[in-house]
Amino acid sequence: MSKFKILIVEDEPVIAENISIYLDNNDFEVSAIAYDSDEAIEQLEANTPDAVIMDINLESEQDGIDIAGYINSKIHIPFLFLTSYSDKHTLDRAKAVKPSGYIVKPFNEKTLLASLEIAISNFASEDNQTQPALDMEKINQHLLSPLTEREFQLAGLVYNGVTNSQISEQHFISLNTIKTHLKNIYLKLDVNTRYNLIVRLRQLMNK
Amino acid sequence: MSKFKILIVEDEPVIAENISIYLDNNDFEVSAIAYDSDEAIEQLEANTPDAVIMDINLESEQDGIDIAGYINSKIHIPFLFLTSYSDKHTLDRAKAVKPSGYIVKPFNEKTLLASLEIAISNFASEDNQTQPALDMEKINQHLLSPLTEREFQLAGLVYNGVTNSQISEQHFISLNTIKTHLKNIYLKLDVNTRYNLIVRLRQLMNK
DNA sequence: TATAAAACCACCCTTTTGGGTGATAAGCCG
DNA sequence: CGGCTTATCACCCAAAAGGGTGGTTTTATA
Repeated sequence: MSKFKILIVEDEPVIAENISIYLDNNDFEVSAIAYDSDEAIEQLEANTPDAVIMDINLESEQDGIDIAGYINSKIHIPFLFLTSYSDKHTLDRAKAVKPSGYIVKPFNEKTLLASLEIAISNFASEDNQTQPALDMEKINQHLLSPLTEREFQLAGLVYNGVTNSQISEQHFISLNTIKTHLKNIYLKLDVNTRYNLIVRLRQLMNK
Repeated sequence: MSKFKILIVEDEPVIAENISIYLDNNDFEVSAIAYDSDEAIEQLEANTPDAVIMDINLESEQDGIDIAGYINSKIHIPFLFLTSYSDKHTLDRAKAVKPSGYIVKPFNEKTLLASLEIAISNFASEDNQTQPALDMEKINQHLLSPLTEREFQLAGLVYNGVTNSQISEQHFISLNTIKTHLKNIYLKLDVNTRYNLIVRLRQLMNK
């Protein structure tokens, strides 16, 4: 299997280099590093990567969220935000463009790899026609009490094998919150372990 | 959904009655109780149940294992053995007829329910064409080091949501043994949790 | 029959999950 | 406005699963 090509968008050369080297050493291929949004868009047009990691805060007038908007409207690939702590307004803007994940600085390198892998595989499985993605309507048809959007989202992550701590890191919510959601999901689906949740979802999707 | 019909084959009326009452109170329907093998076969011919629970040791000349032989050759339903501790020879004979599970006396009632449910659902999923059962050849194609038969069997149980303690009760092997097998399976499949094992098996079956 | 592979089991310790309870904040709606 | 739902989080405890190590017995087979 060939390596996944990753575009890095990061205005701080030291950080960009570090990430690049780390990815190259771990079965990814860094297709390019863009230091501002113009370069990023050039790269996206020239050579579509399999995923993009981008800093939210760039020096240029356009930031990572703007680039995300471009990606969403023009191409079909997953992207993750690389970010230090931000104000609520920025976070809200970031959420609105539906990133596949967030990586919060300072991050450890394993987190980076895991987030990337999860983002790419989830994104791929959403598209994959032979392996039908979870369908919230279809699932809810069979339930007395339907799943909420958030619950469905978390159920989907569990369905794809993501652990609670990975969910926590990717989505900025605490382990406790995830556990609370899962308890509610388990009630609605009538299961009591995460692997039985997976099995049940598989069953419901095959009905 | 209508209830699953269960045939009980047990020569001890007190035990048979207890099981019957408990199943009736828990979303199963006891279609009949047979006190010997002749009655059992009559019932099987008259009114096919969804599953059979039968004592291995019956007073009559034919025992539960003989009935199992009849089931295997004539009809297509899952059956479980109800048994107290037996000699090795009997156990070997029992294993040879491929029961869907064993319930060891004294058993607690929840064990009984769980075993039944698992037996029926696994049996159903083996047949189910829309939801392809696991295929050992297909799985092993993708592995450097193939699963053994036993490992594949355990992987299948995990795939269907069965817990370690349920496996232990159904198959007469210790929790430690199961854990050892699972460790080896995880190595071969390159995962480290049972839910990631499920996800991986799903992926491999969809390739 | 020697040898290797497979199946079985135990102990220890850590990590992850699950279950119960209670609480707060935001948004919706009659 | 007041109640309802949803999403968020905390704390506690118990159960289950995972990782490491080392061992014995069975079975297949060269």
